[in-house]
Amino acid sequence: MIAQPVGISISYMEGSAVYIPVGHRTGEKQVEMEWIKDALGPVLADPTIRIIGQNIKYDWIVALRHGLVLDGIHFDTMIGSYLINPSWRQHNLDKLALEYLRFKKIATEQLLGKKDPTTMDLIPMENVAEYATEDADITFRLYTTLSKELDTRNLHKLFEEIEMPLVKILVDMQMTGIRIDTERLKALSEILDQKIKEVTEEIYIMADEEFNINSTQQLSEILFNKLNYPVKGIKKTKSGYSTAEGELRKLASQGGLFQELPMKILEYRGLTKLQNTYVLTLPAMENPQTGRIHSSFNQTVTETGRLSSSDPNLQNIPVRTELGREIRRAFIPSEGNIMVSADYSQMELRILAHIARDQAMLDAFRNDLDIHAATASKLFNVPVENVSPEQRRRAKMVNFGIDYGMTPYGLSDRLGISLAEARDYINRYLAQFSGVARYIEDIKKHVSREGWVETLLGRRRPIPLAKAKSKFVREGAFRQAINMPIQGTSADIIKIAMINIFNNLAQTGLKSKMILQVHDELIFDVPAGEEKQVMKLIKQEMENAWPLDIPLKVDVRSGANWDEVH
DNA sequence: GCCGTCACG
DNA sequence: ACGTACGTGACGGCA
Repeated sequence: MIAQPVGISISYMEGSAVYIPVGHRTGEKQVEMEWIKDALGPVLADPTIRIIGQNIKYDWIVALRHGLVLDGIHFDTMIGSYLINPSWRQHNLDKLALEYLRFKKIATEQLLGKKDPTTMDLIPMENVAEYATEDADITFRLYTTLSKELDTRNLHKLFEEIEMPLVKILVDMQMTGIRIDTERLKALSEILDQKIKEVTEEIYIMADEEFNINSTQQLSEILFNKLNYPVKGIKKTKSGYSTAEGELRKLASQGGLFQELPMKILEYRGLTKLQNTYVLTLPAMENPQTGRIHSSFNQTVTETGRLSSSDPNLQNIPVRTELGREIRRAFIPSEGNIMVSADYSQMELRILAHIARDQAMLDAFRNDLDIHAATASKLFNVPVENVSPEQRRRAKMVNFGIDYGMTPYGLSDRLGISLAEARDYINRYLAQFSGVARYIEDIKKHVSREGWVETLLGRRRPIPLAKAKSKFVREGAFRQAINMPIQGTSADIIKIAMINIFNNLAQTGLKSKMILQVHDELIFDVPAGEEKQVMKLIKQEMENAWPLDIPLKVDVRSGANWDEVH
């Protein structure tokens, strides 16, 4: 493996490890990068020499930056550990060594110092070498242990055929990055600044004083103590009454004098959220070398098997409001290219229909019906063509709610209906969709007995709290258990599609690049001449990634920015 | 470092 | 009496 930029450590089959210093600054003799590349390059590029590493994506990117090509990537201990224990918050080498090998590694802190840590290249070579070779040695030992464990748990197929092949794709996506229109964001930030100033002034006047609107404490004090907004029906947080959007809307719905201030607060929040989280931040994250944004796609974070994105998170770019979509318009393809987006239509509901073998739901999807309208039709006992927009909206809430293990309380809160009415909706739903009702009961029984659930492809999530004494805790665990096989299977399938698309693009020699994944959507940067062919290829691979009892449907669009194609 | 809030699927 | 729809990451406030 390639450790820090300062050096390279390699572990051999015999269990010994060597450390090769590169760019070390203590004046001790060191090896030139060019020599390393000549000596190691052929080894790393040889597909018959299997490479084992911890967090290979990181090392792979470092290697590629130095012009080193890697092939024969065989086993990532971080990913192995994640498949075995997806609920662990960390899968760093220290943790893995301790948990799987009962071995306490030399703490990085001890080497670099706790306060004002120095950098690796300034530590005496002897000490760095001991630390670095330990890394390589431990990684190799972990490989042996984890490999057996994956076998025992029947996770080897998922590991070898999905997670390991995916590493290369995430490396490619991260390194490619995405282009943004900085000018557009600059202009937007000035508009937002102006609006924020105006709204701030208006809020101060309505509150009859200046205060920090960002402070929920101060805001709550103003609303509920000074201005005597009614607290009845307002949720509490640990520190006081909640000022979350739903609660502010309840206040505003009282009408009259109570209406304006909460709505202004929400407007303020919307504006500052966009400004601080996206508009000001994204241009600052542009890489000066590439002129693009390089987010991290994390493979060992979520408990369901989804990817996550960070630094910056590109999986939560606004889309629901017009102003939010203004930000999306700043995500653009490379010069001369077009953007292509492909998203699975109703993916999780289709997977639920398949897993639950629910005849009514399967029929609806086989006939390519509007699933929310179809649900409304059954729920409210009206012909599909007579479903009102409000009925459809409610049915949509119920559909998603079912996916999440919804309770009557949650539904009544979200739909603003009585508890009794919410109970009635859920009962009617479960009577109409008996397969789903059976699935929910089966999952509860299963997780109560086994303490885990799994996806269609065998990805497992331990849910030990399903056996908890407290009913409250147990029911929380049940909701996770109901949702995981659905969300997780969706994650498995899109990962397969990503691998197949990547390989297909490579084989056909196309220059198009996959640049983002947003759970059920893939975004591509496409040379104009490849548009037609690539769109067809993407749709084909996504719809056929994994066969279900009903078709998976994918919508593909091309355009000049992310908003246009979404 | 935790909390409340809110952006996304 | 209480309060709960699943999964994330980032920001500002506050201790």
